[in-house]
Amino acid sequence: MPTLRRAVRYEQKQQRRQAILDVAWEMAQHQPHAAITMNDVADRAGLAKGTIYLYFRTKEELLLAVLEQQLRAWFDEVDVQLQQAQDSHAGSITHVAQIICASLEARPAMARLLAILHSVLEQNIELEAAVRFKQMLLKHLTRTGALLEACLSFLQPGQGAHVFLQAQALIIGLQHLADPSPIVRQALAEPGMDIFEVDFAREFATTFAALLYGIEAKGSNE
Amino acid sequence: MPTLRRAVRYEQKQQRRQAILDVAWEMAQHQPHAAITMNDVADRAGLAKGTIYLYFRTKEELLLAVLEQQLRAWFDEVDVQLQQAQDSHAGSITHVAQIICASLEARPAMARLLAILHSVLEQNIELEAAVRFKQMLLKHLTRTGALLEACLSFLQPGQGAHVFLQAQALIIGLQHLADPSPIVRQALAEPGMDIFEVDFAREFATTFAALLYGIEAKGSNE
Amino acid sequence: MPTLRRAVRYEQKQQRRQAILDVAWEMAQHQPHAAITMNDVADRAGLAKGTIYLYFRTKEELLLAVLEQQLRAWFDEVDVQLQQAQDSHAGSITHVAQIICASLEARPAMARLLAILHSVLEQNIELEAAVRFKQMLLKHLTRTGALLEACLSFLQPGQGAHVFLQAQALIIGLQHLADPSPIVRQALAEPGMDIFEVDFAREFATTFAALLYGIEAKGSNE
Amino acid sequence: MPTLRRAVRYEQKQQRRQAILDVAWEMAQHQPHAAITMNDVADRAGLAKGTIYLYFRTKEELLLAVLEQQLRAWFDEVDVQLQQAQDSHAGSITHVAQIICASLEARPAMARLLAILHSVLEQNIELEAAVRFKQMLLKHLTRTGALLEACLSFLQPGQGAHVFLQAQALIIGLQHLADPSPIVRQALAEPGMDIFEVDFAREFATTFAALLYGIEAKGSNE
DNA sequence: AATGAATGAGGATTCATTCAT
DNA sequence: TATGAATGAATCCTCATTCAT
Repeated sequence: MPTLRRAVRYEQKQQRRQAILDVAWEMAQHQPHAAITMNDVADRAGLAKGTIYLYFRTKEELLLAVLEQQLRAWFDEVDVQLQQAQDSHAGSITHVAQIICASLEARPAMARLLAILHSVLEQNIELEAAVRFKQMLLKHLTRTGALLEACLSFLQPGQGAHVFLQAQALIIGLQHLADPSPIVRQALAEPGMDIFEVDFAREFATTFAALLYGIEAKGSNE
Repeated sequence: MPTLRRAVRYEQKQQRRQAILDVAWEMAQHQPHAAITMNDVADRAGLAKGTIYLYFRTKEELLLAVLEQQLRAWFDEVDVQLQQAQDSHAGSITHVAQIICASLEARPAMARLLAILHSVLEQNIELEAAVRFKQMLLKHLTRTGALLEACLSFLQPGQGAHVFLQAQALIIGLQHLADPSPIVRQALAEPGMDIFEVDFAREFATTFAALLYGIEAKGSNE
Repeated sequence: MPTLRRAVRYEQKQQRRQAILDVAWEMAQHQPHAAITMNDVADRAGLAKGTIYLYFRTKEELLLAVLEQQLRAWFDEVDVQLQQAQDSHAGSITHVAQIICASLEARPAMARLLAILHSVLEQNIELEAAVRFKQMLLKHLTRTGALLEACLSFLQPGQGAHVFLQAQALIIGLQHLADPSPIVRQALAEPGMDIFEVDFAREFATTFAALLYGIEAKGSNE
Repeated sequence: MPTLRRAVRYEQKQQRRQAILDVAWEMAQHQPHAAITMNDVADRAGLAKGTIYLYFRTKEELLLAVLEQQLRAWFDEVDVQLQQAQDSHAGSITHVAQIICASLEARPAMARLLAILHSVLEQNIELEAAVRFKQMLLKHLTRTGALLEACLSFLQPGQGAHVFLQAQALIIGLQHLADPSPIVRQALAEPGMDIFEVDFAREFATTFAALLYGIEAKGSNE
């Protein structure tokens, strides 16, 4: 329930906005996005349906904002870890892969949102929201990419961001493979199907490390 | 349009089934799956709505069957190419990556279907259809994986299929990145956003090749 | 047609709800329930389809509410009549049967709804609606049953409600017999079939009276 | 599975028709009529869907024929019992009511079919089937009615059939009351709702007996 | 700013029945 | 007579979004 009756000042409005985001994030962690209704979000936030729309233009913008917040936190954490890795001269490929992998493993719901970013969250939004999100992504991609370059000396200037984008593709693809529908999960219980049972974190670590080794070996990624 | 009035014999039924698949595939090439309605499929196939359901239990099973057919053709083509590459001792990493990349580039709609395989096509289907699809995938993964191993001598026995699964994840992820919504495309037109403009085929070739180099360099993928 | 644009206050909402009920009742009087579509109800009420569902969860709940309203009015009328009969010491069995019969005769559509109460109206409803309806019925059964006992001195305490339930069974059964399908009506035109031509009101009066005489004669109904 | 490939002779056709009826009756005993599909009937009879339609014009005619057969058997049994009752001078009202009640209790599925006779089974049939059914009913009503008159001396000539029709109405109505939907059953679990928990057989015996006592007491039923 | 009543598009699916073979 | 492929009508309900209050 909101503490304030009317959010008049900017700060109050931000608080309310955050309260809505918190509720949506809470829900996103426990159910697929299709099961999340704006009605539920409003109810759980102690607000009226229409009020949600004062803060987010569409359901997709709301969930995109949720993902944005999670991504920010994720990037920040990765940044700290990469910084530490660099300081301690522990910037090996495996270590870097482990850092990213571990941070992802701690955020399964974020990976799930990321997996529907293009097919759902970016579908029913305004230009403004799209630009904002992409600029956020760009900023972090650049910053974290730079840190990556600092950790992995074989990366050329500017290549870090690109590698991170490749990582993003990997996350999305592996998340899809690792999260089958109930009926498919059942099908995969048949003998011989083991290959399809993908452990997201493990697979990501392996594959991303291999990718980095490849870049290192070949000297270029273009 | 169906050539036969009543599909009585098995062969005729297969023809009709194929006719429906053709229509659906045609539509899948020109519009997003959400825009495809069973009504339209029936109309374009010159059949009644109920008739479609005689051959496919749900819309998802129909589209899954479409994808299955495309994947079969794709795997077969890749197999032929890999075979040739192997025969001609041209089995370098770059060459292999090029083969797969080129075959994908010729099938944009297939890649688009693959990108929604887990989130859509595998959602409203019967166990039987799921098993059938996964077994098809398994068969081709195994066969093409073996050919891959023959081409790339650094791959260990059984690793080929796994590499192909990694390729699948890459395809899905990159397809998502490369196929933004109209509004996002507009956002990406802003200066500085170039990094997000992903050319699917080019990016796949680069990344997949890097992945293979990494596997080669590191000796293992586990 | 609704007189109010937006039903904000409780009273306004009740008015709107009533407007919908009125439309549904109007339709129920002129066509079988299967011919009533929610689309039609909405159109005739000058509302959008979704608005109907704001007031009634399913088509069955809507029609159940219609029946509920009719039953209330019916019970109320019967109560008044029984009261009068009792006051005027005219509480003979025939008189009581006549009262109920006449009130039913004035409500053919209600009897028709009552005849599908169990097979249709109570099938696709929520527990809440079921409880509400049954409690309404219980209340009236008790009240009217008590009046019946006052009119017919041979009834034991508490027997009135039970007798009314027997009357309900009779109404349902006779309504079925008296309302044949067109084709059956045609069949009954053949000579010798006269026995099947049931005049609902007349038959109810006769049979219900007989039932009461039997209870009077035997002293008990258990 | 049918023993004969092609039913050519009249006798063979009757056998096949009976086989279908048996299957339908079997199904009617275990599931509500809406759950019975012609597909299932055909499958279980080892016949093709179309073949069913060679013997019964519609689903309703099939189920009507099932009911007809059951009614025949029921009337026959009741006839035997009434005959015995008459012979043994045991033709009291209670005894007669018990006979009919017991025979009904042994046929719950028949009572269920009877309850939907007018609302369903007689709705989508041809004139011929309607006439045939009603004539069957008339014949038995007359015969059993006569036996009833023999048992219950207070009945006037011709009144027996009419009493049986009243019994039919009672059966239909009480069957509806006694067979609530799952959700209503749940609602009736609440305290105070006991009055609605109708035991079909018991209630029928009581009410029918009361009806007969009333007729006896009043001397007439018209 | 907040409310919540009103909107209405939107489409898959079943199954009794027919009829070509 | 038997088959089973083909038909197609028929409609409920959800839920994101809007906008009057």
